[in-house]
Amino acid sequence: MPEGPSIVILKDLIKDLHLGKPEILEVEGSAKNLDKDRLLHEKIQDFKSWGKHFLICFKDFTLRIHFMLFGTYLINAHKKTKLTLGLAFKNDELNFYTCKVDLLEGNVKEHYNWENDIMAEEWNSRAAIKKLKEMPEALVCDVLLDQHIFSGVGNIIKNEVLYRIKVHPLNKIEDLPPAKVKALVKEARNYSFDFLKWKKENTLSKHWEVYSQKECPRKHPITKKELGKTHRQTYYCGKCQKLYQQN
DNA sequence: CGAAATGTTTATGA
DNA sequence: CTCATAAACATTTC
Repeated sequence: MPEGPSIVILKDLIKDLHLGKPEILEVEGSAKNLDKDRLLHEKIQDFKSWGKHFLICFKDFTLRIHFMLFGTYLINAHKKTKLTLGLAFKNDELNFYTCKVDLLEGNVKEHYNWENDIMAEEWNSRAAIKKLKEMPEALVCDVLLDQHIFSGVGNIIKNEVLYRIKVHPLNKIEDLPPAKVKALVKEARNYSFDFLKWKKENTLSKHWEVYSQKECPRKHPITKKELGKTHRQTYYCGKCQKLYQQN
């Protein structure tokens, strides 16, 4: 659920309900610091996503929902797990579980820059390249998870992008040929849209080339290791993915 | 049943 | 004070 494309799917599902600007008739849930009175009878102006954040926008504030690792939601359905936030409208309800809810004051545009959102129309690849050049020592397996550069990219996207561009996860940005830096940025967005398409078709895991795999498409063995300062599981092919400088 | 997993924040210590 | 590391949180799947 938690990577950027999955949040876009949630947003699209809600748009498909054609709610318009629904009034909140009921608020439930255990989210801490949740001011239920503030939400009651307010009208939702818009549903947005930014990276892994799902945003419910009101006139003067925005609810931010972050699903972390285990978060889920149900639309017009519910389950036994403790409800974190439930919103009921005239004919529909949205239920969010195991997520973090925050209230952002003021206009949502003051809080987010959509140039960094890997799924947004406003995505700015040149800005991403510029930020990468400012961190020459950083490892490629870490920068892909940096939400200030690639908001929405998670561990699956990280691993698949690096295999697609045949770059070893332990390369430093400064050691990559400029064409590979460009390819990194381009594929981060490309793969995210493939992720979106495959996730909608329910075929995402069938398309994994390295993530959670034993061998790569060329039948080489996959290495699985916790790498970088993020210490996330990294799956890569030592034969297909090049390490440009060793030290 | 134990382990691991699409993630981030907070606490702790050097 | 800042950085690196550890711990914390919560649920489903294999």
